[in-house]
Amino acid sequence: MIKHQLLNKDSVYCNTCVLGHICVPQGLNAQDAARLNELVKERIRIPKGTLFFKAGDRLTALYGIRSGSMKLQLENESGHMQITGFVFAGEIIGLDALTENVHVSNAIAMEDTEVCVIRTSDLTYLSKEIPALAHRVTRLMSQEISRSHSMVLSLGAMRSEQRLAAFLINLSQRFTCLGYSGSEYVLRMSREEIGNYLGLTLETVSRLLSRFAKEGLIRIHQREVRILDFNGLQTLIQNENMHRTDLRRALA
Amino acid sequence: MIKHQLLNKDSVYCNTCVLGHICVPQGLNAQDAARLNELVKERIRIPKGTLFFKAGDRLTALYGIRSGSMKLQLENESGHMQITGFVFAGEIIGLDALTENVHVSNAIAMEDTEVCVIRTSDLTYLSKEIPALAHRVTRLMSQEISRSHSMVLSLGAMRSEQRLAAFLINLSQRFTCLGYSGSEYVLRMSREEIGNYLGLTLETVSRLLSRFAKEGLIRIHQREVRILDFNGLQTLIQNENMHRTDLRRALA
DNA sequence: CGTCACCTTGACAAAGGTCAATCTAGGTGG
DNA sequence: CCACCTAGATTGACCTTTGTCAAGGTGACG
Repeated sequence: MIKHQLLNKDSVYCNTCVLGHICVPQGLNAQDAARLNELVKERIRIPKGTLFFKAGDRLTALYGIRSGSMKLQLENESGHMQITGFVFAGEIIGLDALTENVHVSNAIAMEDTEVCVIRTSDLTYLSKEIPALAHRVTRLMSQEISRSHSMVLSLGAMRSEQRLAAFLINLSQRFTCLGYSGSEYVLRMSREEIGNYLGLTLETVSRLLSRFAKEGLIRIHQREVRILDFNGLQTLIQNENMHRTDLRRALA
Repeated sequence: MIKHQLLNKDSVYCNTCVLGHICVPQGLNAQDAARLNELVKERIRIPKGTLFFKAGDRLTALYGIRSGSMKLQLENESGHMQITGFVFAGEIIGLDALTENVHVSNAIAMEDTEVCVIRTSDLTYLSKEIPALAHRVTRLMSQEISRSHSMVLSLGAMRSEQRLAAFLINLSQRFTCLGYSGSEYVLRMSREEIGNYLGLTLETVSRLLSRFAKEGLIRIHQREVRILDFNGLQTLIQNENMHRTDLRRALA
């Protein structure tokens, strides 16, 4: 099921990879980027639905998504699974555990997925040789903190419709970055997964999507989304009567 | 108001600091820890209520809380302030911005607070000399990611009473680490701040605290908390009928 | 002793969760 | 190729949790 494959001389390497502008090479000069070819010696194919690693597993590598998508989920003491993120091509997973060397979350493929293996031993070694790489890794961790913070902001401060609108726009931006259409895309995850991620039930997600469609903000058919009114969604996130104590204070 | 003070030979340095087991020196051997004395050359006193740094400020240093406490808050596009964390003695702030060199959140003193200044330039230099220090910093970032993830878990998966119970227990654990009582402590923050942090209103927080008191789980008088039934709180977090779709699935 | 910031409590409203009954599309076996 | 099956999505009716608004209460401090 999970297939490992070593790279050979005909393979695509980091310095020629189309994802270079997003993935590890981002921000490195051509010379440094060329040396990254030593970093990835192997790729892994993960079929849809496979648990790729789970919390508690020893971390031996970071993984760059080459194609496909995965979800990351955390389990709490009482057994609830909370999806903490969806990752697409060009994004790196495993950073959260980089220092303890133990994964903190589960990673599950949402579709057939291929990842590039970046062994931590190679990473440590190369980071010493290429300061820019060490810096890049710290930046990736920093980004992960920001991403996580904005998730807290979203869950703590936004109402359901705002969270979902923000989610759709976020996907749009990420797909655009990857060179796909930002206004028309296919959701890789179920309503239940979206709901779990956003702290909502699948019914609420479904109702909101229907409502957005009725209001002309989007068109939706199953998992195919077309964003009709970008500004409308944006306005929804920002203006729509603020949540909780804000209004009172804003008027004071 | 904000007072800087340089350390002199009589000052407490990192290797003799009572917070060594929590703060930067944690996990370093005695020899390396001794070298940390070069790291902190200055402390800053911040009066209660002062905005110490704000999002967008250039980051020139990390700060270790020596005494007092601060809150970290993020502002979103529509102006909502979301508290993303409370920090106490021994904890480090500024990590989220380490690579972009720009703070992403505001830091405000909740009481008179003293922080140790760790200039990033010194940190970079010393990290090269002491690999264990570089590792320690990465680990601190890793911890920040985990902390943030558990916040997402809490906001996304727990109901209000569970969040508040978890909050009280978390504070208890942190105070215990600091050598204070874990069963009796003073909240440094208002009901509104707690509510904001947990994604609730101040009224809900107040009501829940009253309810916990009525149920004999805690005693509360203003900001003085005494935890009477640790297990009761723990049980509340774990068992109390799970949230959302979980039950259905658990039975299936 | 008055003021102010903060907290508590009640009555009510709204958001969102729960349960249940379809609906739909894609996949499978006859 | 069709009929059936199943997982996922939709929708409605209803109920719980939590937010909103408003009216006091409490304690610290000048």
